[in-house]
Formats: sequence, C-alpha cells, structure tokens
Amino acid sequence: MNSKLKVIEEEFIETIGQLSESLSINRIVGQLYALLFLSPGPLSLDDMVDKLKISKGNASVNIRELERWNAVKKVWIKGERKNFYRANLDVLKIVINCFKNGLIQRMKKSTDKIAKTQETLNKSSSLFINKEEKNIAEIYQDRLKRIKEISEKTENLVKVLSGLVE
Amino acid sequence: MNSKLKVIEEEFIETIGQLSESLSINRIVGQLYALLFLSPGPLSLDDMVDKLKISKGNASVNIRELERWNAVKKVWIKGERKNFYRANLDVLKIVINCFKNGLIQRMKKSTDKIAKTQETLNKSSSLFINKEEKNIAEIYQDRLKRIKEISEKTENLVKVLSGLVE
DNA sequence: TGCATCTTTTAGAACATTCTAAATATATTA
DNA sequence: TAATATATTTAGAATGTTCTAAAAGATGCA
Repeated sequence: MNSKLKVIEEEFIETIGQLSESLSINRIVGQLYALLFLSPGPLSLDDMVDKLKISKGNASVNIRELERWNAVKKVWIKGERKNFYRANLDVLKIVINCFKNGLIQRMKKSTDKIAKTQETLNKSSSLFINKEEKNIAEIYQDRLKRIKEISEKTENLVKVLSGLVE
Repeated sequence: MNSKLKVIEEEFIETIGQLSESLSINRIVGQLYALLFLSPGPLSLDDMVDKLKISKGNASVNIRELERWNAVKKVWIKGERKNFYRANLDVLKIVINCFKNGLIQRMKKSTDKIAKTQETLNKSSSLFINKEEKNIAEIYQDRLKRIKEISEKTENLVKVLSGLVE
C-alpha cells in the first residue's frame, strides 16, 4: 500500500487508541475498531494481529467485546475459512447504545438503591425523637432529594439522546 | 448518632462508592464526596479517616482530587487547627465541569489530531496515481469526515449541557 | 525557638488489569 | 475420518493502580 496512506492509517489507529484510553476503554478495543472503521473491506483476525502486532488471543477477546457492543459484525466471505469482520460505521449509535446498556444501567441501579434508602428514611421519621436527630434526618432528606432530581434529569437526557439515533 | 441514621449514611456512601467505580472513578473519591455531601457540617480529614477506615495519606490525596474538581471546599473553623471540608452540593455542575475539563478536552485533542490527519490526506491527493490508491484515499476521506461530524455534534451537546448549569 | 499538631509525600506492598504463548477446542476440507 | 486451519481459553508474566505506614514537611502556639 502507498506509504502515505499507511501513515494516515497508523495515525488514525494511534489517535483512537489514545481516545479509548481516556474513556477508560481498553486501548486494543479502540484500535481494532479504528482499523476496521478505516478499512475498505472486511479483515480477518490474522490481518488485525499483523497490523497491530498483538497476540491472537488478545485480538480474539477484544473483537468479541466489539461484537457485544454491535460495533463490528462478522462477515462470511465465500471460499474463506477465516472469520472476517467489518465495522458498523454509525459511531453515534454505538456510543449511545453503550451508554444505555452499560453506564446508564449501572447508574440506574445506584439511583434505585438511593431511592430505597430515601424511602427507609421517610418511614423511619417517627424514630427520631430529639431535636438533633430530627434535624439530621431533615438534612438527609434534602440531600437525597437532590440526588433523585439529578437522576431524573439524567434519564430524560438519555431519552433525548436515544431519540437522536432512532 | 442514631443507629438508623448511621445505617442510612453507610448505605449512601456504599452506593456512591459503587457508582464511582462504574464510572472509572476511584472509589474513595466517591465515598469521600458522599460522606461530605450528606454531612450536616464540615468534616476534618481525621473524621473522614475514621468513617471510611482508610489511611490519612489516601484521604489527603483523594480529597485534593475533589478540590481540583470543585466538588469540595476547604472551610476554616475558628479555634480549629485542622482543615475542614464541605461538599459543593451542586452535583450537576460538578459533573458537567468534569466533563468539560477532562473527558471533553481529551476528546477534543483526539478529534483535532484526526482533523489534521484529514488535512494531510487532502493535501496528498496528487500522490495517489493508480486507481486502487485513489479508491482507498476516497474511502479514507469519507470515514474521517464521519468522525468530524460526530465531533461537531459532541461539541454542540457540551454547549447545551453547559447552558443548563449557568 | 522548640514542641505539638496536622498534612503531604514517598516507598513499596497488595491488588487488579492486560498481555502473550501455549494448550485446547472447533470447524473445514480432502 | 484424518489432517489441517482457525478460534478460544488458560496460566502466568508484565504492567498499572491503589493502598498503607512511615518519613518529611508545614503550621501554629507556648
């Protein structure tokens, strides 16, 4: 391949690798995706191993991670025994789905737990007898309410984002 | 303190700790913030060390991380030699600022680099002589353009979010 | 100044993640 | 089915992160 094109490919893969890391995503995951995203045609595991200079095991594990995210798809090529992969080019959709299925779900779990804590607190109000305790309970109620408000806003935001790609 | 209130405090701290971890934030950072967020008054490092059962060094490092984020503030209490801290209760503002100063900035760095790569590619077009190379160059141009579009959308989103808290 | 109190830094232990190479499992073709 | 090609799993090495305890560095007060 033209050496200029090779340089561009390498720069892109490197950049996306760094971006992945700053998003706390495994670098190889990002680089595999970048490689496929740029590639004119589908690539085999061996192709990727060659380009990125990684072990096949590493490539195998991380390409399946990308499959789970719907970021890449297996492609069968007639006359070939190897699996080939191509990138889903709709990056925005991938990102938003990752948000919804990963981050947001885990956030929801946390905010649900906080909502439960809040309930516990409300039900317990009769237990707080002296002024001091009543005061603290009131403050706790205020603070937990703030968290609830935020989680509602977040849920709305996710809905808006989801709407953007459907 | 009333044991029911203590349970609620502990549950909250635990939940926020887990949430932090799922956001790839150090658990202690989240727990320190949770502790101060709930606390009726400011707390000293020693208070936090006692509650969370961590070393003072650990508390010191991570409380300064929170200061950097504007998530907590030092408070001087007359007659006290210790530093005290209180939480900034505006969680949304903190989160959005963290986005802007951390994530988004690093993303911007990456997308800037990709924009540069894109320019290089455009300038190099005369170098691609045969049909094959021209074809690949065209595909690369398309792919890089997609990335550019996404980074523009992201920038807009950040502006909208920023508007929400100012 | 010198002592007491508090905070930060540091060195390395404990723990967690990521990677490779080799072994194992699966699929394809003759 | 045997032989070969390919993919996945596994064990442990390499690397990276987080934690503590102790040392060093501040700060304030007699």
